[in-house]
Amino acid sequence: MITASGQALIEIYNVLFASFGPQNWWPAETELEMMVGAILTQNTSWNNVEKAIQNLKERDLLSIGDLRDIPASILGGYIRPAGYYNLKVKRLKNLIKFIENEYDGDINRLFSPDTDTIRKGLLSVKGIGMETADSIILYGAGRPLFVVDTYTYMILTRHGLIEDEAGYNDVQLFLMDNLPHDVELFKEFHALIVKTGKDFCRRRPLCSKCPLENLGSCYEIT
DNA sequence: CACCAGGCAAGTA
DNA sequence: TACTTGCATGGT
Repeated sequence: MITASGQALIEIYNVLFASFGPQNWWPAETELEMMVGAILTQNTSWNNVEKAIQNLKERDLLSIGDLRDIPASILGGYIRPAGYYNLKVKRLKNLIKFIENEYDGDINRLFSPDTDTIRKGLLSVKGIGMETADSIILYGAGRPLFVVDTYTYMILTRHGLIEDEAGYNDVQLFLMDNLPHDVELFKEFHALIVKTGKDFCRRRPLCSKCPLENLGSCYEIT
């Protein structure tokens, strides 16, 4: 049973996919690299995160043991291009500590329980909020959970699909209730939303060039 | 030059 | 509960 909202969402997805094609998210070679990137990209452009990841890769530090043992000050130097580096060193260490303490440092074990259990665990880590946790669950663990971000909220409100007052969980529930729980769909949709938001929602003159403009459901920005 | 990026936690009232 | 503020580098 496809709802009217579901049809509207699929329409948006089809337009975005036709316009921009597959975004190939998440760009990471391992699950650990994916999780590290998820923390580093918090309120930070991916371009800056790439530099930080590259620094870690060059030194072969992308393992649980190495990230556990490396002194915070040294790690801070390597991830510095990603910004907030003092904060993010702690967040990375918190995540590593969590995986070691709760899952014996085994990411496969971290990703084994049901989705809700994984989410609760990740959210218990200081520095991992809902978007970061859900990103790890979708792109890392490969579970069908829609990742919500500011652009998701922006696009869905502007097309009249959700209320302005909707919070993270409201938006996520709306998407989960109206779309098939398909991992590849969720991965691609979120990535396309972020690309669209970055390119067209930031400034008003660009909005008229947004491919979603042709749907006719987009509100005018005053 | 100003503005903002693939957020989050802690503080205030 | 509902706002506000600190965190920081690098691209446009």
